[in-house]
Amino acid sequence: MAETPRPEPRYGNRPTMKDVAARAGVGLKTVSRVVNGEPGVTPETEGRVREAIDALGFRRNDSARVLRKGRTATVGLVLEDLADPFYGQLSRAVEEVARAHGTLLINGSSAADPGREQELALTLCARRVDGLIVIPAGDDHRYLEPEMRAGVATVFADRPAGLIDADAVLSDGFGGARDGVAHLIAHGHRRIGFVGDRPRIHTAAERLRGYRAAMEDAGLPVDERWVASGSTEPERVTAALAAMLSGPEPVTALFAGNNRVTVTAVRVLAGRAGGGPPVALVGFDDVELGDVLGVTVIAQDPAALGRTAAELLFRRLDGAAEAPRRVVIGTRLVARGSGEVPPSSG
Amino acid sequence: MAETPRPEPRYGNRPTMKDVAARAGVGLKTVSRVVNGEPGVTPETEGRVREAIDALGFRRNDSARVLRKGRTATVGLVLEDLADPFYGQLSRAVEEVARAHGTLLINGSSAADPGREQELALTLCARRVDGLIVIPAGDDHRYLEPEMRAGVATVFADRPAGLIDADAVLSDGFGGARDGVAHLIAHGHRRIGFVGDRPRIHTAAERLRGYRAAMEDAGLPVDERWVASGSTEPERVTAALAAMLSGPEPVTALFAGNNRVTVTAVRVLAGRAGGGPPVALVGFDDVELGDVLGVTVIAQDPAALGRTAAELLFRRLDGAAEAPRRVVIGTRLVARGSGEVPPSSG
DNA sequence: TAGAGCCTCGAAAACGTTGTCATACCAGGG
DNA sequence: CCCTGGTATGACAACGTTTTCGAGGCTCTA
Repeated sequence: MAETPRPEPRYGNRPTMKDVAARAGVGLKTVSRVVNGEPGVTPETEGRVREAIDALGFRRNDSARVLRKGRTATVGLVLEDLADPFYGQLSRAVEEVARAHGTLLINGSSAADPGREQELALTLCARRVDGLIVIPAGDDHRYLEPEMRAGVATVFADRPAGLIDADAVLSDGFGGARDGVAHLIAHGHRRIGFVGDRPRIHTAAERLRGYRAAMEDAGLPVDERWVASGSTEPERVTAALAAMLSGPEPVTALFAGNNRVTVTAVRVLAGRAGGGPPVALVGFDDVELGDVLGVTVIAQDPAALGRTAAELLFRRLDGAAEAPRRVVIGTRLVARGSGEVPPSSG
Repeated sequence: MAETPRPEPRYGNRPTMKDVAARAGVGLKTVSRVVNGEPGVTPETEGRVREAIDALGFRRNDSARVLRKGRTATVGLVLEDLADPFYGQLSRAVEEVARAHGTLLINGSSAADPGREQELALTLCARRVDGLIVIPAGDDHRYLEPEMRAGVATVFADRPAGLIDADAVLSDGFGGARDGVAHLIAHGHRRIGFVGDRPRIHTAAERLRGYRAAMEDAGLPVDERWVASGSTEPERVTAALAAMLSGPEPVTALFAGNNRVTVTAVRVLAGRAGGGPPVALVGFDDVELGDVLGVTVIAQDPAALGRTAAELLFRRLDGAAEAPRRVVIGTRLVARGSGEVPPSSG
């Protein structure tokens, strides 16, 4: 008995163009022409082909197409964490631009781990994405140089690339933080705390720099006990805030270096409601319901960041060959109350 | 003169296994064996191959691999809007499970448009994703039947499939809404408003059903002017709330059918601060900073939803062939104040 | 009527990988 | 010395498309 050796159904045994061609009684290439809307097919022939396509439930295998054409119509986006609304909005904006270019988007979360960032980026390159947008977790991107030379268009977003020269789209962290702190100073504060992320992270360093610049511009000294930069886990931030807010000369105002810190700060300040004088707060990056809570923030525009990065990427893909460019997206101070509280004591 | 006809650099002219083989002086298949860690290669030969790989900067072309192997190690996720934190968390959970299975995830946002949902899902199928998780925007998914028959594992999440029999992972909208409304009733309310999404949306309908069940369980009548189900755009919701909260017999409590409505309701209620008696509020689905705002909610667990859907998907991919299953994920009432306000007048 | 030119169409190569199978080689046993 | 059996290796087909190129049929003009 000719026992069939279980022919391992690829793709679940889908019909191919060859099958369609056989059924329609035409050549393979004719099917290809119909599927791709290429000219040079009689309406009558086209009809037969379409009929066969419908009958068999044929759908073109884009994997094979990609292999032949050399372009995948796919771009990759490596970010920190899709569950963070900031990145969610950014990703969505990239997706929209990609869609307008007939391109799919693969997202990957690095979880702020440089190793995972690299693994992800290289995996995407192995898939031969046409382009890559990277929100750096690490600070050495030389591993991408061979890929970029090999033709993978690459744009960095939110933070610049490390140790290589590449396109980058950034928020104005320095200017934003400076404006925010100046706002607090204008409302009479002189002892202002800063809580931000590890200064190895470019954005965090820029914001800290903005804080110091604003203080210096106003001729105010900075007591290093007012500055906390490290992990932004709630516990650490809470501890840091507790330290700044106690002692004989507590800070009267806070500048929060990112939205996670802002959220924690809001919680801490709300929690001590009865237990202390009001403390002013300005946060970098907006938070949901910030308007209801009355939190004054330096608003970034994650969608603009994503859109701009994607547009730059597609310009590169369309052949633009200028030198790497750095684009800075402005921030906006949104006053909602928490930043306009006057200092509670001299 | 033999003018070179501009040889159109594919993938930017990357080296292939053939190039590596040539340089190492071995056969093509041997390179393949080394790259894939297959046995049967002398350490000495392997050394030569690795050297060539490094020298040329070779990286395997996964597109070609996919074509040959028939599996893409990619799954697709069609959701409504990645910028919505609910879907962001869900997507992230799916990504983690996929990662554990060595699989990449392609997200696509349907923007709640059934046409776009279909377009996206079919595009993903053309890419030959191994599996698909769909958060329905439309209510007819027969278009996916050929794909599923052809072997694309498919799981629906958050809402069930329309007109086909398929796996689904859902939140307990009925039970959650019933509990939330019962909570308001337990605090003395008798005139309770419901604001939710269009009842064509399964989740919205379930929640409305839960509202009615709770009212009926308590023997309370429902005045249809208390029920608003339609678009959840802020303007519409604001208008609906204004109507319910005015008149001789305004509602004393509100049940918000989803997080967008909750946010709008919080804004509206905060906005009328001085202008009316306090109104109790329970929202379906948590919102960021809900704890600080003191909003009582029926919390869903988007991460559990995503994780469960992904796990079910991979079980299918591993060959599980049971009948389609429906999994329900429980909800949790989180009391934070807004739902415990007593009625302001008889 | 012949030649030119256009249009429709299909055969065959190519894309870069993996699977199948044959070959060459070596050691060991008879 | 031959045969057996295992190991290392490579030649070649296959995956499902797109690309290239040429064949045939038609119309038009001279």
